[in-house]
Amino acid sequence: MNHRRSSPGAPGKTPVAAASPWKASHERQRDRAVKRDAVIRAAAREFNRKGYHNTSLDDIAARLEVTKPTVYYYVTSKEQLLFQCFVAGVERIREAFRDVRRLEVPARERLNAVLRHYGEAVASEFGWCMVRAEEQDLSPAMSRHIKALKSEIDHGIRRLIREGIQDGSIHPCDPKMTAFALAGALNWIAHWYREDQSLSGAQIAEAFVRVFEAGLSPRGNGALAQAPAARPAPRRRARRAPAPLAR
Amino acid sequence: MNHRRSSPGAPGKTPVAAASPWKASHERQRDRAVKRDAVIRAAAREFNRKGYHNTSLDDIAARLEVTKPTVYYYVTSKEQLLFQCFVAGVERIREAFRDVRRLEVPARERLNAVLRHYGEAVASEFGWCMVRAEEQDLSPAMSRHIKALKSEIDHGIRRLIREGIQDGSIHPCDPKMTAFALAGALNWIAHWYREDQSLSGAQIAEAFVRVFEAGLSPRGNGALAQAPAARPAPRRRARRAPAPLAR
DNA sequence: TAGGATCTCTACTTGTGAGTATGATCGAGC
DNA sequence: GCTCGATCATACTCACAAGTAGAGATCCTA
Repeated sequence: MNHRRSSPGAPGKTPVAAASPWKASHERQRDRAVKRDAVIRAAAREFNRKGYHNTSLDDIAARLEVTKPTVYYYVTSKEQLLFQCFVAGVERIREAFRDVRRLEVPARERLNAVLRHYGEAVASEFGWCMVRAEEQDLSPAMSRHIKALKSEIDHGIRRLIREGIQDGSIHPCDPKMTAFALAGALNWIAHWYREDQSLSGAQIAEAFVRVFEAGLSPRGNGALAQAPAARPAPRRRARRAPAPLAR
Repeated sequence: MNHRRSSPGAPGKTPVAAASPWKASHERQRDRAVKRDAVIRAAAREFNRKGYHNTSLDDIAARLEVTKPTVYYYVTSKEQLLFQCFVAGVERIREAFRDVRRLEVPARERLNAVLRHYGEAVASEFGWCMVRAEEQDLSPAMSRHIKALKSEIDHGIRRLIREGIQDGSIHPCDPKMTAFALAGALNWIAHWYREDQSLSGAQIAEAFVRVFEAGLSPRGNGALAQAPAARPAPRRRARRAPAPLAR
């Protein structure tokens, strides 16, 4: 069992003419915040390892070497735990947007800067929660909150893309689809990063930015992408492939 | 209780030279397969709507207007249901690889063809299961199986990228990271497609392929991407942004 | 029409995990 | 020493959902 250190026998007394009971109170509050954060962090790690539904609060408590009621002393529900993890992850990305607003460079470079931070956030310990938190697992209120945050980020990316098209730093494209593609690629990091940590989050983000920038088509040597005749003849296959499941 | 499907040797009791006990038997089996597929399809739809863990077999049964034991008559477990949904989705993508092998066009175009089918598969009713089936929810055996299938697809994409680099149809890049970026963007469709069906799967896939091909950098007019001086000065920020959770 | 195979139901068992009631323990202040 | 608030544990409740037992219904072949 785990115990409060310090012997009962008591060292001593109350040193110091209690200059401030507030001091102690602040100390306490700080301790509490630290512990609460530890709970949230432990939850994030367990969710990351086993998924939300396969993680019980007993698991989280065990990981912290305390018991379930102790966990409940710091958070009100499992749901809230997931929510907090989500917010912790997403906050980094919002911050990236705030930072970038001050840069006076073409929009594409601001976008790249955001994407780098985005990638790092997704590869962080809260990445899984941020990316995979399912709205269905949360109360309507929390779900709305999460959706709003996600939407804010999505529209932030779209805005940067539009600005880039305007200032000429980004190739003309559909901002909505492009934003989905970028965010999707980055979000997906959370799925495989756990198993393959050969690169840091920053390195992955950097590699992705390079891919996004350059595209697949070779440059320069005249082979200008879309030679229409070369297209693989879309192969109309009635929209639905003959699935293994009979219709 | 797994049922004697077709009992291979099990002759015995039904010698019956009669002209067509087989006929009926085949009819039956076909009916059974149809019903089983309906179960799997209904499961996919419910998983898609509410997530795996928030869907009970009673829900699925209700959706089919039968009862839970009836569902269990066609599948052995909930886990198997998820697995089957996954396989149904992924099979389409494998098929796309097989098809494409026959095309005699540059690798980039074969890759694009695969990506289009990939996108359509992810936007299909099995997309969610294919993409979000978590290994932790499945038995080790099934989990291994799924991993193998995913890996097969991943390496198929990487191979096409390598071939494209060799035949000059794809800009030199890191095949692994590029494959992750492409697959991630497409996989992510499953997350938002449910809510925003303004485009068909094929249209989305097409739009994504365009994004991947062209990249973000403007083309042609001299602004050749990576003017090194233009880079946003990586902003070393100690690798980890000050998170809302105290460390 | 009997008899067996197929299919579906009602009614259960069982395990698990979220959340809680209650009280013990500790440090600090009077 | 006593109290009070903060912290944590033991031991529960309770709901839900996976999976099962076993009987009834239905169809096919003889």
